[in-house]
Amino acid sequence: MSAIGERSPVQEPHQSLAERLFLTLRGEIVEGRIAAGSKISEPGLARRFNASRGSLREALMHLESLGLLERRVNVGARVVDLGERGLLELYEVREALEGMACRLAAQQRTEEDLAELRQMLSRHEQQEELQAGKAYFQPEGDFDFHFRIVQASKNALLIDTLCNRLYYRVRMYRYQLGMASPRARRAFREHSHIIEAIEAGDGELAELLMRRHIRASRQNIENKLR
Amino acid sequence: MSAIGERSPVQEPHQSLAERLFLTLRGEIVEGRIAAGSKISEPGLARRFNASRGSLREALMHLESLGLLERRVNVGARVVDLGERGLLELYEVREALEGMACRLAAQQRTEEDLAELRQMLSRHEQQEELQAGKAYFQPEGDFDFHFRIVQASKNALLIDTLCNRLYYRVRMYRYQLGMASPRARRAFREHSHIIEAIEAGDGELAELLMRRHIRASRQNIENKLR
DNA sequence: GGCACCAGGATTGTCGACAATTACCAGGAG
DNA sequence: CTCCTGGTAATTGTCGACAATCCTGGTGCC
Repeated sequence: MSAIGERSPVQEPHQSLAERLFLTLRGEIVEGRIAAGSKISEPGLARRFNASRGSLREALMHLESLGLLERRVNVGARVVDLGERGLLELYEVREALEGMACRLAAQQRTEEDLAELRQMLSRHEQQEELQAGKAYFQPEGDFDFHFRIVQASKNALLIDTLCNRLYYRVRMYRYQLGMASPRARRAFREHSHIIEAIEAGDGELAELLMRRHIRASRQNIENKLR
Repeated sequence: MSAIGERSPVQEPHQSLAERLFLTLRGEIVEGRIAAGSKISEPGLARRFNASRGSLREALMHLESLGLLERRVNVGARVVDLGERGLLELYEVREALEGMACRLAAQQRTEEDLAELRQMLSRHEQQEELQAGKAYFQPEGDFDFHFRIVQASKNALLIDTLCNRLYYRVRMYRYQLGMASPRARRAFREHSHIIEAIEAGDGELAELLMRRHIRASRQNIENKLR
């Protein structure tokens, strides 16, 4: 249950080939180097990585369990292509889960978590003033925020579901749609208020604010798609 | 993304061996025939089912993605054994997701869904009066209710997450702890009120009631564990 | 007695090959 | 021209074997 945002930047030495294939392919799919909706050729990819089809299939199954691939028996695997509907569904689930994460983070907060959250926020503030609010919604800023909040919930299942199962799809969509949100300054204020509520230990308010925050983000995307 | 509660009782004819192994093993793990925490022997199980280790490994990976198995590289797979902490985490996530499912079900309800829900409820009422309230919380009654609600949300990601990824773990715990809740009659009333809120199209109330319902169920388990 | 070390055995990771199924394309009938 | 049909090629599902790694039990040393 290894979350994506762990501290150690070193790679585990005991890593299976299938796992390395999985990580590589996940990156290529998320960043769009392998197009959404395109068919996956097992023999082709196996040749490309000088790996056996068995190891590659293991990686593909892992990708399927993340919801990045769709496999059908005797037919093969395709990169998922959910469309507008799937994106909105994703945000509805995020609203529920990250709302709960905020509530739990407020209840279970430690001084250590709070210090990290405050530090992150001030780092974002500098970055935001530098870049005049257009880059805030890129992975460094926004994902960092949501990751940290979710980690602070201390609920392993919640962390796994959001960070491993859902966020890669979100990132895939952002690459696909070329997100550069105009909500940067407002989003930063919302983040700030959420952290204040967590500091105050007000789980109910923290949940409410996070849900509103994600709903606003969803509506922003909804408008953009018309 | 095939949910568990689909209509057709017939088995798909084009089903891979790995998938059959997966279904069989899932059943045995959920029902406790393969003990929680026990180690999985790939060669042993492969011999038992007259299958190759490759096909079996595919089934094991699928089980891992459901959170029923934990695999470590070069070591092997063990049946998950989360303990009290994991069970409570499970209920926190359910509270968030099923609450959202209720909200969506109330917003997107169709006359067809409502008819099915009402019919299910009256069926449960008869059954409840027959069995004097001790069997209601068994899979037939309770799971049926939660399944139907989630289906009615029409959110495929939500349906998949709850029905495929979380419910099997819940069922596993129930078998493990031998659940026969004393909350039967009260739970039935709560179910009834939730459906009323959905009928009325009041998503906010439906969500609130469902969250309360699951929290009560969680506290009931919490008490039982002390 | 306790701890480090070292085979032996078993298990896992990886590979290439075969069988079964599907997709593709050409040809003919309506 | 469209639709159906048949055959071929490619892809997927399944299998057994080999190499790398880990667990177990026993031995020797402190």
